[in-house]
Amino acid sequence: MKNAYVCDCDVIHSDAVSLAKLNMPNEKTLSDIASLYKVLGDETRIRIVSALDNSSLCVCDLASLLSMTKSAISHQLKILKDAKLVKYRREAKNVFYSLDDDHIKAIFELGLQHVNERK
Amino acid sequence: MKNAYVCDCDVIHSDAVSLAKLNMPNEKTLSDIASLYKVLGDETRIRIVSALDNSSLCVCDLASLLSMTKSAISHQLKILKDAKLVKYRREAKNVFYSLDDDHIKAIFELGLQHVNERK
DNA sequence: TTGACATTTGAATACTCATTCAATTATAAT
DNA sequence: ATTATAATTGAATGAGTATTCAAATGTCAA
Repeated sequence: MKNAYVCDCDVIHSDAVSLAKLNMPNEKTLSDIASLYKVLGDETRIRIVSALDNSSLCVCDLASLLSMTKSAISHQLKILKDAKLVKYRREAKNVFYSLDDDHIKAIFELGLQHVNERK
Repeated sequence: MKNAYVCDCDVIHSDAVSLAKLNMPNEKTLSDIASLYKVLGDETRIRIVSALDNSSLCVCDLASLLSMTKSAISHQLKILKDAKLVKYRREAKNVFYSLDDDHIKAIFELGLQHVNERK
């Protein structure tokens, strides 16, 4: 049995590497996770998600709340929508957005919890 | 009491907006959450986190496992380190990296669970 | 000290992407 | 039909960033 801390790099620490490789999800899955977090890794989009955490809001509500143009909000909502993180419902002239499911709520709140524990 | 679905945008749906504003975390917190997810929102860094989910690995292990240059890995490890998502320990010529705490494990695994449920 | 290997660092390049601006579509009222 | 408001869309711009390449640093063995 090899020492778990040995790694001379030309003879890579193959035990740990192959164990890691064995336990890692496939590339498609990892790519999907990265995409998910990429969508959440933008201040505007996180603010939108946070705003929708309690209420269902229309584009102009969000624009007013976040002090941004409707266009900018709409562009970001499209990204959130394509990632299936928000859903929408047209009500007369307005389009109301809300979080797609409780899963995204949980992810947002875990992130919140994480940063709050570091103060 | 105003209809919760009304929003004519020049007279913004103020009830829902102020409720949302009241419940939202402060800007600094939201910015921190976005930063956290921005770090995780990169395929290379997610692959690193995934590799470190089980084992503690050195730079050359990761370079071999992910088929990338040591330099590229090192650059990304610095970002993960600055975000306090990984910690390191020097062992002779090697530097071994591992996840900083169980919290980051939980965040990674929640993301994994989320994408797996969408197949 | 010198040489060998692991890692880090900085600058440069190429690429991605958020916002703005202008134009278009959707819906309802007159 | 026409007007007005809400929302979407596409192109352009500017800012941010992942990787590469070359050089430097850190550690140990001879």
